[in-house]
Amino acid sequence: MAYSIGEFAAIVGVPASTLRYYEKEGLITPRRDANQVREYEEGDIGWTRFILHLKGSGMSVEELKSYTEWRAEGDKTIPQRLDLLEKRRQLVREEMQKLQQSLDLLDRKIEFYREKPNNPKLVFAYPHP
Amino acid sequence: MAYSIGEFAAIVGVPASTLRYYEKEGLITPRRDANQVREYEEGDIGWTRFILHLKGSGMSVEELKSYTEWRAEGDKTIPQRLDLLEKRRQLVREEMQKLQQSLDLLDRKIEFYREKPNNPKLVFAYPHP
DNA sequence: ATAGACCTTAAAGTCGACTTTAAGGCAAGA
DNA sequence: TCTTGCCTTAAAGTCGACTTTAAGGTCTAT
Repeated sequence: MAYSIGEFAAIVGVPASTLRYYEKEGLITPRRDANQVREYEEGDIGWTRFILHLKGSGMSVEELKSYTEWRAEGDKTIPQRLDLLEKRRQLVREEMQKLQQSLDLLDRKIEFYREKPNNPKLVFAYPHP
Repeated sequence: MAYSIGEFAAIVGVPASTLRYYEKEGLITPRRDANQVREYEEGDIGWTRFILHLKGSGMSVEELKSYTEWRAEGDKTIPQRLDLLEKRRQLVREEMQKLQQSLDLLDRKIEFYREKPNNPKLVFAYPHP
């Protein structure tokens, strides 16, 4: 049971053009039939969702390329992959902290604007360092 | 006490070229001296840090442009500004949730790779929907 | 007065991640 | 057979957010 690029695109939720682009970058390599037409398999779904998820965490196509190459080389590259994942985890943690600070600022500013109509002379105190 | 673009760039932590770009986009408009040289003031620091912070929350230059224009129009545009800030807050919340999920995935995958050397036949169970 | 460090502008270039275009191939249904 | 709808490729185009370049002006110190 194989999927055409259009079907597969609908399953994983990205345009076919993106799948072709990712393939050019080496991230997903489906088999081809006798007419060079791509045939995606059931098993490609999990891997594709995984790399889309990593992308969503901020990982670049370059990094995903490395990860994909290491994966193809087998278990001896687990340390490299762990390293990449741990670095990403750290970056995600930092990004979340930054967003938390943004959220705090937004909350304060929103509160400020809600007060201001009752108190027009209010001035927003941007926290100086 | 006015700052040159180079001094101001050092204070707020962005290249002078970026300050020129933001000015072209209408975000920060310092006065000019008799020779057209920019003079940033103490008071520009807070505003600049504020827009940099909003940028860091994912706000585009286009949106910051709107915000800046509204601000120049005075208190009657507070509703528009509130609206923009509230929308951004929602987007930040969603982004944080997405990152939390990424963090969970990374944690599971890292755990998996740490186990695998002890148990080479392990297969990562990517959570299917 | 000349070198060096700053500043000015407009315009072109860069980067990553796609997306679109152009030109064509193949297969199934009316 | 011919139209429809999917597929193929390589190459060019787009987008946002800067960054770099080119050509020149001005101030200060030696």
